[in-house]
Amino acid sequence: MSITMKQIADLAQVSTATVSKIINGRDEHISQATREKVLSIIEENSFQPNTVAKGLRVKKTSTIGFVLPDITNPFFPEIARGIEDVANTMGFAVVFCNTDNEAKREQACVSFLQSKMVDGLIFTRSLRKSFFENYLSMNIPTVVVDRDVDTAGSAIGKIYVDTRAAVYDITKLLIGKGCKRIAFISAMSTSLTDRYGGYCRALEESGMPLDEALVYREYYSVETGIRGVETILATQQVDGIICGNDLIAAGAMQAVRQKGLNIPSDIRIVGVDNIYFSKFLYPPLTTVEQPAYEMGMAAARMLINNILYKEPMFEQKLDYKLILRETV
Amino acid sequence: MSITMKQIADLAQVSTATVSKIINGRDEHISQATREKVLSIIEENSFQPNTVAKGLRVKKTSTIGFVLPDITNPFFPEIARGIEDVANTMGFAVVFCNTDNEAKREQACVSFLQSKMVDGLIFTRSLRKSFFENYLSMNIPTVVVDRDVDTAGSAIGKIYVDTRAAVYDITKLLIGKGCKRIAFISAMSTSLTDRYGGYCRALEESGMPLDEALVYREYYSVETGIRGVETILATQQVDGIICGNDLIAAGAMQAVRQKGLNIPSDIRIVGVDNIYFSKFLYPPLTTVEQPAYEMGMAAARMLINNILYKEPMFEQKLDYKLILRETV
DNA sequence: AATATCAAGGTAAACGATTACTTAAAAAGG
DNA sequence: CCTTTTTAAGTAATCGTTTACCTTGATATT
Repeated sequence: MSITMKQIADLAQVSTATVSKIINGRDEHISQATREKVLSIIEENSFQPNTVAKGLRVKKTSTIGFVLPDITNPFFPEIARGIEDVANTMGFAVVFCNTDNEAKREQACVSFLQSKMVDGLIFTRSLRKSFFENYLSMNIPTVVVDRDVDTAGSAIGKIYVDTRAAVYDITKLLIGKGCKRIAFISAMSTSLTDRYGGYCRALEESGMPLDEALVYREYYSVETGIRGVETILATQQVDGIICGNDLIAAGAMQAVRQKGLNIPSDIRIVGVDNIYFSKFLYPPLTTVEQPAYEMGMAAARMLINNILYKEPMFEQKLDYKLILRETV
Repeated sequence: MSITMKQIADLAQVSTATVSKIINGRDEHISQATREKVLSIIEENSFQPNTVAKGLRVKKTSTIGFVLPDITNPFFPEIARGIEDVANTMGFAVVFCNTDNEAKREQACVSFLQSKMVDGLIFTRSLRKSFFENYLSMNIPTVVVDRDVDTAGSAIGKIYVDTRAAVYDITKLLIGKGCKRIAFISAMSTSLTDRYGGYCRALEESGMPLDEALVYREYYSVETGIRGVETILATQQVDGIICGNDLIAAGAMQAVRQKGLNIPSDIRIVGVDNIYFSKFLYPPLTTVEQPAYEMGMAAARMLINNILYKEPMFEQKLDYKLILRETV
């Protein structure tokens, strides 16, 4: 075990109170001589105060919980890194919880994190809206990122980008390129304001019919992309595909190529997220960038500022950016 | 704040000792009536014992620290997920620390984690060997994964795959395909047993000269791949490239294609790791799979079994597997 | 000179659990 | 009926900090 404050105090022949005050800068009533002595003893022994004891006493652990569906999905590590980078510089640790989008796991995560006395929570794409009342009632600072949930008036912060508008933009882009039959492959979502809405609006505005046979919705995964083009192309003629994210796009591209079709001359494809690997797909994927790293940073900053300085939570919309590459 | 054990005890009109015993199964001397009463009150109030208080008291926090270079590198999320999955089922939390391979950050991470009283540490590709004595002297259970360090006789566990042999295999593969001038692009490493050794041995065994002008070593990153082919191809003729990992391979492939060369007819390329995206590169990358998820699981299992049951640490070698795709 | 103020630091009670030790009553043994 | 053992539960110290409040001696004020 490492050295404790009591031992430092004994070595310096002062009380633990004095040591504590010096460490925490509450030292207006400590003489320079004592301060230096204690500090040098701390240095010599490379003493680090035990944060769990401190956490118990002050009821703040300088730890935040990050609950996300799956760190293995390449969109999330960027967010995670953003969170961790600002958390670290602000003296916070972050503990991760993968939920696989399962309600049960999500709840387990949260109560686990709560028992660890985390000072705050960041959710990314977390599941049940109905849980939010619980989370709120626990009274623990919370921010959601990239999650469509109504936080108005609540104590929950929110970081998001308007992916609905982004999808609107890219389907307009495809329409502008002359696409007549545009498919939509994405994850299922009950939300009215999700990406699907952007697709619908763009079609409608251009006087194009919305054809249910052209939409496939399942998960945000490569497999969904593959299954999506397989089921749609089995019966339909298509000259453009909007993918709910780049993972889906990667799957879709593979499946399209497998059918001997060329991208973009036969079918144009676009994704959203701009994950790191999108530029290495073949052809390099046209997509819209969500600033994942910045989202993570913004979320952590908002959360920790709230924890530390009681700064109010708010909603923050980050900008997306069209990344034109070679699939359109 | 959530409800405490004291409050539960008051509600049940027993002492906290009784509640604690019931929760922890040390209840041979508790009557059935009391047990049921307490349990039902716990249930009603969905009481969860505060793990930081418990941690302070028993000096075990059921938390492990995971220190890695960068979660953003697609090799690591898999390991992380493996760790987290077994940790979670065994009741442990895991806190992450990115070091960016900087000695200073690594040390900061470790002392931070130590102050959080983590019960164990998992290092992936961590830096300074000289630190290991420190880590050992802290006397905290540690396992290293995918890290070339001599743990013989120490209390440090180790999970690894013989990437040196893997590189040997793939350069043999390229030689078998008729390659005469094979470049090697990887990260710098001072270790004698690293991937570079496999490359050297394969060349030597086949009677091929080792030409310094064909090797470029920097980082495990896409940029290194790009810079590597740019500097090597500027002066050299090459018909095969061994890449230290798939990230490097992705960069190398891009740079090679940019020069108007075809893969694999002009230059054959192989990587190692088999990250998720390797099969979506163009052409799909031939590589050798490191079972990252399993490595994470194995590491967590060994660590936690040591923490919980004092099971001894050991070395575990996991198998790699050649993934033949279309770049050779 | 008596009192007030201040500097420098100490005391001890928290924080929320766990646990070695004690106690009281009941059951068993003689 | 008295002693011993067992059962059921309680007491209080402890883990390593922080912090409200106290003490002491010195200096300043009137």
